[in-house]
Amino acid sequence: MKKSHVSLKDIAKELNLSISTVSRAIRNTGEISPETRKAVLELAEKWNYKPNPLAMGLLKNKTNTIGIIIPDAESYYYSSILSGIDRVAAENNYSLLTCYTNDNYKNEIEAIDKLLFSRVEGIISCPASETSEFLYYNKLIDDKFPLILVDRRCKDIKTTTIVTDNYRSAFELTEHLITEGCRRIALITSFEPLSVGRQRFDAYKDALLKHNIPFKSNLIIHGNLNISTSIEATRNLLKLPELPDAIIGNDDTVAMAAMKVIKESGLKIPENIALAGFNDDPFSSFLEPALTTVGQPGYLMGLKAIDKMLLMISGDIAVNLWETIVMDSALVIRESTKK
Amino acid sequence: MKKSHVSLKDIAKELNLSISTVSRAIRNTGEISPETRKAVLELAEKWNYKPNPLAMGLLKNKTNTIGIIIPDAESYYYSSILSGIDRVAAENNYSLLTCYTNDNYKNEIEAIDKLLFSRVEGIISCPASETSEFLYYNKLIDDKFPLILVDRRCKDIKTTTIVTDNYRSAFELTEHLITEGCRRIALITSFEPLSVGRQRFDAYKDALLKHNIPFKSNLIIHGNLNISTSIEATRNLLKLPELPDAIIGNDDTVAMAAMKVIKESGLKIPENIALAGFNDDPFSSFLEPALTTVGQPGYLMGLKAIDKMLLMISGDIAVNLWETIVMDSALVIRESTKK
DNA sequence: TTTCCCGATGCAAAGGTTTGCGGTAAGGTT
DNA sequence: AACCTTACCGCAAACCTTTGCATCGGGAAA
Repeated sequence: MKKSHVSLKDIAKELNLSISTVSRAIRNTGEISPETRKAVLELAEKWNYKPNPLAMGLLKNKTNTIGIIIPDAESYYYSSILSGIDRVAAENNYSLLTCYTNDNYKNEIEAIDKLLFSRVEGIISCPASETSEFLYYNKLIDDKFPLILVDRRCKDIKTTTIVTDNYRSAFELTEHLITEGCRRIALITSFEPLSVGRQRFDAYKDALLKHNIPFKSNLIIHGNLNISTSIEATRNLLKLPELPDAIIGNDDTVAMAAMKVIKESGLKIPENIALAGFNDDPFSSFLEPALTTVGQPGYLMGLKAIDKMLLMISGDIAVNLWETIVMDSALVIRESTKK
Repeated sequence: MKKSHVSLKDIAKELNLSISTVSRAIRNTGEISPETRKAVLELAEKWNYKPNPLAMGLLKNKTNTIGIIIPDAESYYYSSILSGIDRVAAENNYSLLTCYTNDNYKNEIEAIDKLLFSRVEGIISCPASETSEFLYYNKLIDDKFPLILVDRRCKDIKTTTIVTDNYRSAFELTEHLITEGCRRIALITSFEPLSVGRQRFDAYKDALLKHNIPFKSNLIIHGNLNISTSIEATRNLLKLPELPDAIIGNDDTVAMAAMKVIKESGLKIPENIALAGFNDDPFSSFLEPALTTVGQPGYLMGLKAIDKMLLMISGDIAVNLWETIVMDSALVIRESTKK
């Protein structure tokens, strides 16, 4: 591999100058004769000089890199968050170091370690749903290391957090189902001890309570959710002596899987069982019946997160300002819940 | 922010040794008294010493980072490629610097520049469908800079390339439709001047030819494909004086959009119009009717790409070995084409 | 002519690491 | 007693950049 990068030294040698003079000419700092500056600038342009980011990183302890921790690459919601982050980062000449956790706590800890080790200037994390210990995050905060949380609110982690109001949207969704006449509403959700899953679960219960509908624990299924476990979960629900008349999936993929099982069993959606999900994945309006879902503005959340991160890094806002930014989610009512 | 990283200097100072001795003790190189080594190792362990990657990068011109160029974050196919790459990279202690091009040539060039500037050790690229000039890639190859292409084959770029046989799968798909009795097969495809789109188009024509079916150019729609343009494209097809009896979408999202339009117009799938896509997105088996599609092993392609890249970097295979690896795609026949 | 100033430039350290080479003791050899 | 090994260890350069300080010339003031 050829030596492909030009250094200050190369320019200095060519022009018979010292490295420092060249540096000053390029950065336009200090006193330099106009002719020298001109000569340096021209050669730098011609040779396409750019400062070596590794050297700059060493010197300034600044890498122009932000670490991202995210459960997976394939789900639409997280991908759209990542898209938003990436756009602004690229515009501001920041690179992203992305770690995927597969929603696994151990991987998440390793990711934090790896990112710190790589000298990222800040971390934007969507914590795994498994994660219930926040020692590592709190250590970051103690060190005044820029940290922003997205999607999950953890009140034990006192930093800027971008979320949607999962309680409210789940409450609205549940109430919508109740209004449509549903009384035995099942919930297929994750194992989350905190935040998203918990809030949705609480909202679900509170909505039932408000409408004097008894809570039945056998309508709740907690699980490690993917297509096949969702199919299994739905089958189990359909084996219940009294069938549910609605099912809420933790996301649209869960609901999509449930839809298939329900249809295969000969039941009608929404007449026999109403169905809803979360995230408003692009496919959800194309299912039959079109899926009611809660749209979450992933892309905007990403934008907001990277915005705040850049402000923290530049010092324009306090590092790890304790603030929760709640973005609007929207209940998108489609055929799957219109009884 | 506290000083959070331990350096050799810190350890040297604590133990009253020189930096070089500490380095040798840790790297287990050179002659060192057992006691000294033990002391150093213990302190390094206790203080959790890890070499500073920036310093190592400067010194060795090796960053343990690989650059990825990929059209977008949200499509399933590319995400799964990325997933595969990421897994192996993480296992081998490599980081990924990912650039999204939005399928735009200019962004792609900028991405290459940015990645080189960041001193990545190699680049794995899924070229934008727009890209038809390969000057930049060829410059990399001239410089013996490790480059691997995924998804698109460009015979002008002589390096390791991981693809599926788009010609064959498109031929099989077209032939399958013909076997099912289709004679007016429409194709909604991208603007690709080369590779994927071109191969599929050629295969489509050849399959028609083989079965003595006339090629009609008004059944071909080229476009910048997303959901709304696909809807538009399908509407235009349905306005044709003679309706198509099958539609092939460039990917499952296109097909999904087409499905909606067809159904809304009161036509039956597959009876009136058969429908097929590419990629086997998870949702495609959940559509109604379930979508026939060509499954592409994105994850495996990612694995293969990163495998080859690591081999190139380690010197175990020649850098930019000119080799095309064709992975198996699979025609998945579902209801949408069973006449 | 000497002194001083100032504009222009170079030196060197710092950031962290590796590594060839030189140095320094202790111990052995003649 | 003088010399040579040998086993350890430190120095310094290199990678690239920034920046406080030193240097060096020339011109102006005394």
